Amino acid sequence: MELLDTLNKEQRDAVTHIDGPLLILAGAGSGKTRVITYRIAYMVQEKNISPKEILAITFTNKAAGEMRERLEGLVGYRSKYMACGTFHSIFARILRKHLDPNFAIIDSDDQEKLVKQAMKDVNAPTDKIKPSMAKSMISNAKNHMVEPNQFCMSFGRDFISQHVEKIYARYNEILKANNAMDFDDILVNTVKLFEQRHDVLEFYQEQYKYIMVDEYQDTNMPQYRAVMLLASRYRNICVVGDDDQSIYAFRGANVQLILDFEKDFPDCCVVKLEENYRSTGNILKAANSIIANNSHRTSKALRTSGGDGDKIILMNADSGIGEARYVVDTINMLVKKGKCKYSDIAILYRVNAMSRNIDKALHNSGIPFRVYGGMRFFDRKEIKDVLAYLRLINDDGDNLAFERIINVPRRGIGDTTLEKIRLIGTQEGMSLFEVARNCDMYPDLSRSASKLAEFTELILRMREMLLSDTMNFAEFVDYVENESGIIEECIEERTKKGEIVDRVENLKELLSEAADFEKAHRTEAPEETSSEEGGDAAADLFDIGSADTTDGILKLYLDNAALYTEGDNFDDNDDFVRLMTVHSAKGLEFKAVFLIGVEEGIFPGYRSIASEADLEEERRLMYVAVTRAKRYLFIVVAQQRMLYGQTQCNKPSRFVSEIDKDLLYAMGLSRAQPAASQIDASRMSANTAISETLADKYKKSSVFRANAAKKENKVGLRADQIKKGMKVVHDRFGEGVVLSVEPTGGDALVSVDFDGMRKNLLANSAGLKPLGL
DNA sequence: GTGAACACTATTTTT
DNA sequence: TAGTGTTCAC
Repeated sequence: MELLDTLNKEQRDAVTHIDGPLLILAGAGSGKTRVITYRIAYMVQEKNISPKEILAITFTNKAAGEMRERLEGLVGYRSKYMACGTFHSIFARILRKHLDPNFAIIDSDDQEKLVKQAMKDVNAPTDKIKPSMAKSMISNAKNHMVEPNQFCMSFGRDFISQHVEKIYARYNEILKANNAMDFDDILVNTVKLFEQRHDVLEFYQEQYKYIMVDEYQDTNMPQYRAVMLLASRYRNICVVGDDDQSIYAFRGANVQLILDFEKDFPDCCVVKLEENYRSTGNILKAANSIIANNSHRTSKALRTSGGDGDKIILMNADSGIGEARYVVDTINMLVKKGKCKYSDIAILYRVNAMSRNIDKALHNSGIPFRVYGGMRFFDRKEIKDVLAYLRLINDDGDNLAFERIINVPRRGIGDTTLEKIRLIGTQEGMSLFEVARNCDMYPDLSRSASKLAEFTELILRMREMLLSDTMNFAEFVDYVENESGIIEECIEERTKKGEIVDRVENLKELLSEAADFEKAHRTEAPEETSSEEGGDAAADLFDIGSADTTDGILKLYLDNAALYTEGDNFDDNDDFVRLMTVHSAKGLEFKAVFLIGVEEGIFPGYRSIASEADLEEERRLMYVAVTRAKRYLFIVVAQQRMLYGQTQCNKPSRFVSEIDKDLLYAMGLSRAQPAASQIDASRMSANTAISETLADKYKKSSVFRANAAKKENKVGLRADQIKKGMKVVHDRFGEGVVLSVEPTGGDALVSVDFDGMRKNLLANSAGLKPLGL
């Protein structure tokens, strides 16, 4: 096979190892994507494996799309038969097929709203617990597959947990009442489905005899369990990842899972891809020396056969303004000398707020640029409002949609009326829309009856228009935008406030999205639906189907809208400089990278310096940042900068001092000693008071105390120290015997018998102590 | 029910 | 700084 000739030995090993478990540790820039796609091509072409038996799982839609595209180039039409998609999209389709075809998927924004609602319902102390905090605790519980009634048992019985337990239970009730799932539910419910329905699990085990998971270091518990279940029959599982690039622990990703893969499959084959084809020697050495400071990782080191290249430039700017000026000047120089195009250049930062100065400076200089990240397209208010209209038109039982738009645009229906409608709805077992539709029947609603009637008639009129099938999908969305008054409101807002973000533009963009979607999924001739029994399962899981009516297109669109978060196109070829956070730069590469704000308190962030684990994640983030650069790397620190409306004065990041001095060329202020704190003492002490305010605040916060308390509690046994049959003591439950230990990546679910009472506990947080101590 | 004035707070965010 | 949430007078 000639494909193999272009690969190095390790890559070839990975590509040709098809049967049995395989772990590919793919360092940054080691040709990972090529290995994955070639491997699939090898399976299909050389091993005659049917593409229908291959399941490839990624984390983003973009990655899935790219994989499919590259595969099409390699194996042609056969790539179409392969199931390739994100965890969420694949699992959602499985759930729709076997559990409920109609559940709604809510995004994290709606999730927070429902948590807020739940907090109200259970009278949670809103001054002590913030909705966002409750939300992340609930999400964390789901990520550990802990049910509401096990919450305190698993995470402790402190004040906050006791309330969150109730909030969690109520939140799940609300979801159920709305037939909705959040992102975590999609994963958890899939695991449950596999565990409870053996026939279903068996079906998919047989269907997908070959499984691949990309970015395995980013998997969380439910994802891991689902994959293990699927792979347990044929054991042809290949996971690809890099523990050094795990930067999503804060979202539930568990590095331990990739570190433990060899324990899960003792007979697995491990291939390390350490040859880097991306960066110069100096950049790689810097990356290696930074990441070497992490203790919790598999040992590997990137190497290159290329030359050292230029030194890394460390610029010490006087201020945030100076930093921006330096970046602008250097970009101009690079482009003028013909070393780079604008599109070769990226400016990376730890926090979005850091883009401000640079944004301004680039704007004034006339350098073309684009800022990525921040508010995503489908998260924008006006877009979500239009989608809510579409949802309500499609299904008037969608209470969440109703609540969102009942007063958008303003039509004089406020909280009081809505509360009354809710009450009647619960009493009569009717949807909010139905109550509004029949508002004449309820004296409580008499005051706003005319307004409610107007609204429900608007929705019904729109539905009639939809069903008449006289408009194509984009036309219909346009009609809804206009008829609802959303466009009008946005135009008014724009003229009134001169808004920076152009909402009207976004609404237009939605129309072109709609048109694209329709083009891809409209069939002219009426056809039988693809979800018929015995349909092609492989195709089912990635092909969202098609329809021949506008109504049908709308349904497909809504089914997928929550999981489809494209809108920002990273891969357009226009010539501009890219600005983004280090997180969003993962997986990308640039000829020249400016890494700005590499200062203590920012990178690593002030909230990360308290714990070793958080600090290691920051360091991995730094590693990711450095390895984005192919040829030129500029690290910029400022002695003083304005952030969050306050002037702060930070020391250069410890990560800078972890780079061998020989690799750096320091310039700007205090060029002699780059990483050390060269700032004169008086100025330092005068300014630290200011710069430490956020950090101080954080140290006083309940979150910090909770974290600290948790660390204190670690006096108990760790997951790996607990064994079946062991006698243990629990603070509340007393003495018990360990019945079983189920490892769950870094932690373990331990079942303990406390004198006849059986409890499931999370090992690391339960604080179990060996008996006799 | 609305909107203006005020208070608060601020990593990262694949789905 | 800036964006969002809350409060209160109309």
